[in-house]
Amino acid sequence: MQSRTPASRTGRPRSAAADAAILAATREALVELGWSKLTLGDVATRAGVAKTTLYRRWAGKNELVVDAVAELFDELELPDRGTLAADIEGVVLRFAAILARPEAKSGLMAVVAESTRDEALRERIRASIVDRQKRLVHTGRARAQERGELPPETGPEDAARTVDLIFDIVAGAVVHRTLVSAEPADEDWVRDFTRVLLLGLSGSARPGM
Amino acid sequence: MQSRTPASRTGRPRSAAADAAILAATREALVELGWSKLTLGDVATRAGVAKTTLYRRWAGKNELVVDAVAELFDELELPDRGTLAADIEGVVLRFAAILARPEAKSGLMAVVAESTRDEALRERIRASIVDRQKRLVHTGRARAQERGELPPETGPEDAARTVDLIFDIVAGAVVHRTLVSAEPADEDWVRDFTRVLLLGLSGSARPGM
Amino acid sequence: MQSRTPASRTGRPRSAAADAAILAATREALVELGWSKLTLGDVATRAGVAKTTLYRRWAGKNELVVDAVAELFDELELPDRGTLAADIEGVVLRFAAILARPEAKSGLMAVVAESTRDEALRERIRASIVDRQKRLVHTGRARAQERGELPPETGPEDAARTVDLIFDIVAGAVVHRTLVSAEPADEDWVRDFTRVLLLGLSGSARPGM
Amino acid sequence: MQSRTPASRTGRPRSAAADAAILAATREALVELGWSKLTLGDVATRAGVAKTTLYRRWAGKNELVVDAVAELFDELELPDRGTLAADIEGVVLRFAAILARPEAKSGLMAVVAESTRDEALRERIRASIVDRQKRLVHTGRARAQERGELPPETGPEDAARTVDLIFDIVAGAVVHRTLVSAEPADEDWVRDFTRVLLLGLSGSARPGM
DNA sequence: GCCTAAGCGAGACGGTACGTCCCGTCTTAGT
DNA sequence: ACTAAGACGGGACGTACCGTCTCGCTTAGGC
Repeated sequence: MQSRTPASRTGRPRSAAADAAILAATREALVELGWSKLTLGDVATRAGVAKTTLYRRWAGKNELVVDAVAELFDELELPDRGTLAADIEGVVLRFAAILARPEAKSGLMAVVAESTRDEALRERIRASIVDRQKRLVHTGRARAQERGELPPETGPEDAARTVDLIFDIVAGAVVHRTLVSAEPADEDWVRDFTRVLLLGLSGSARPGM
Repeated sequence: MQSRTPASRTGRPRSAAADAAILAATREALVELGWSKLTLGDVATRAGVAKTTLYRRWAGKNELVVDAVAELFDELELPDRGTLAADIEGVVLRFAAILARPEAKSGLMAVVAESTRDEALRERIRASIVDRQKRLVHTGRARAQERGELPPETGPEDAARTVDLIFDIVAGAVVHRTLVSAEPADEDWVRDFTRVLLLGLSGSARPGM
Repeated sequence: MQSRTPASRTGRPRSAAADAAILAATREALVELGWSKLTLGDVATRAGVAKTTLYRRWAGKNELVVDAVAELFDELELPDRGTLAADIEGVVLRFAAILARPEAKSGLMAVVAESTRDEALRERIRASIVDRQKRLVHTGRARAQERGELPPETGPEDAARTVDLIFDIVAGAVVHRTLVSAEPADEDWVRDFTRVLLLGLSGSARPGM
Repeated sequence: MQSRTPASRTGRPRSAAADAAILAATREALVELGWSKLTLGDVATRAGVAKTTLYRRWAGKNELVVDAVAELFDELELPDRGTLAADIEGVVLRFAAILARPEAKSGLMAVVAESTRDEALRERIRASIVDRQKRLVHTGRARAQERGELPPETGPEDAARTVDLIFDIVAGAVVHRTLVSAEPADEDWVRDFTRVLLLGLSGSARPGM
């Protein structure tokens, strides 16, 4: 995910173990130090690796942390609890649980902040994290449409637009609740939130929404 | 806003002009350099002020940027456009417009990220930015209740809970749209978003919600 | 000694007590901190005086320390022990004793070092310290001539030249012994030194020397 | 001379050129600015070296200047002019000439002053400067004894004591003449001084002195 | 099995910013 | 006019990391 160099034929190959060690060390350092006090020299030391090895594989702190955090979200799944409401509550709770971990909190918002001035970084975040998780919304919608809880697709454009809106609302609300309001996104809150969201979506005048 | 020292009786008083110059210089530097390349030495130079003067008033970059960004949001107002939907669309658009400014983009998420490991900073953000703007939600609800668009209060606890939820949804969605999705929160998006939000709130089983 | 301002007629007169307090505080700070860590702000605090008061009277650290150290040497006297040798041993021991005090050690060499690039400071040192103590050599020579231990003067020029040479030898040797060799200029050493000095002077081919 | 670290096996070795450049830059800065206005940042810049490189090798200004000045004295030699008197005059003149150079004047007394409160610095001065030059006294005495101008050694203890005394007298007198009296230690002065010194030594009651 | 090119650890390198300390000046109010 | 208090613009400090470089050593693949 991180190494873009096309892997030359000759010479000593890069150690695969180093990659994993570095990413793990990065998360460990995020937990202990937070984003701003995390230094690449320290990560290298924790990983038992020279700084040069680290720089050979990642361009800098931003890219490294994106990759380290992205792995956290790969464990997200959409549970099948029988109803759309329950499915949403389930996945939102899991999302909130990941976001409550200090390595996610510390790292994620920081790279998003950095990405406001770095198009390539923004793209990397989108590719590694955002778009990878949008599958959850797609799956959820499809499953709900099968169950008849949501009307079928009206067109690819509208669908994409709606998915994006939902994603912004869901991810945004959980992030805001967790990081800004600094209150736990617990079962009660998720139930309230899901009620508003589903109600807002189901009765929409816009078809398919 | 920044200086908590009780202003001693004796000695040369602190220059009021310096405060304004420093905050303006901070926003200027945020625009030009972004959060991570902003340095306090540079801000001091831009403000025509010594570094010591800056450090005498703010504990560090985080606190300074919170204050500098907070001023941006003070211009937010709730327009009276006749209906709740129109009011919300108006204020969300204005909020989005502020958030689209580079000094807000660059600075806001960064201090939120920092605040995940700094309780005092989180409190400062809440006091200077979040709670100050929650008045908009209160005003909007009151106005809508006068108009009969929303049922009257059922109790102070429920009301606070609902305000918080609304704030998390609104602020979260706009921020996510703007910074993570990196798409403009323009009139079309705001209209879609407002429809979902109002629908979700109006028909709620929870009274007053 | 320190204040050169001609004392204007009108307004509140300067506190005389402040001068003494400042010089005493300077010596105290020299003992505790040494020259390089002595700061004028600290001296002012120790003296219970504002920084402005201090700067109104002395141009800077150098001048202040010269005055503070000069007072130490004013207690030097030439004892009358009956013979030139005994007189010299006596005064050299007293000189060594003063130089052994930390406030003298720390301060004196430092201002001498500074004076290598500051003509006015060199002049101040000469006036406040060196020339004031040269009287001891003159007195000793005169006394020895009365006793017939040294031949009478041959001329003012030669005399001055000889006094200067003696002063350089005596002061130089004691300072070097104390500060560079960092050995005590005790009775044994002074006896050896005096023997060499007197022998060198008494039998000189140059008359009067 | 400055670096005591035993030179680790691994990693990039320290640049030898940097050492020389730094010491030369230090002397240059001493000439232009003098001790008190010399800054390590400026020295680093002049040497075309980063501040960290400088701090990696020297603990601070004091140690750096000792090394920079010590090199000046390494060129000192004892000329063989046939007689003890002429030898002494020759070496004292050369010593005076070095001491007259602004980089020596500025630096030497300052580090001596600092050394009054810093045992390690005093030791460094002794090792780098004083003891290295004491060889001149030893050589001179040996040569004079060969010639029969001085009686042979009586014992190692007495010899050391005498060498120390001579060194304190010679170095002290020249330094005092140059820095405190601020008069040149020229041929006339050196002739007078040497006469007194030799006379004082030759006829001593203490054998070997 | 040997060659060789890349990878590796270590750590020095030129730099930048940090946050602190002190400088010497100034602006208050109070004596 | 003096004082104490303390903020001011400024400069250097010594430290921490940055990202690059230069070492000598390791290691696997292609010959």
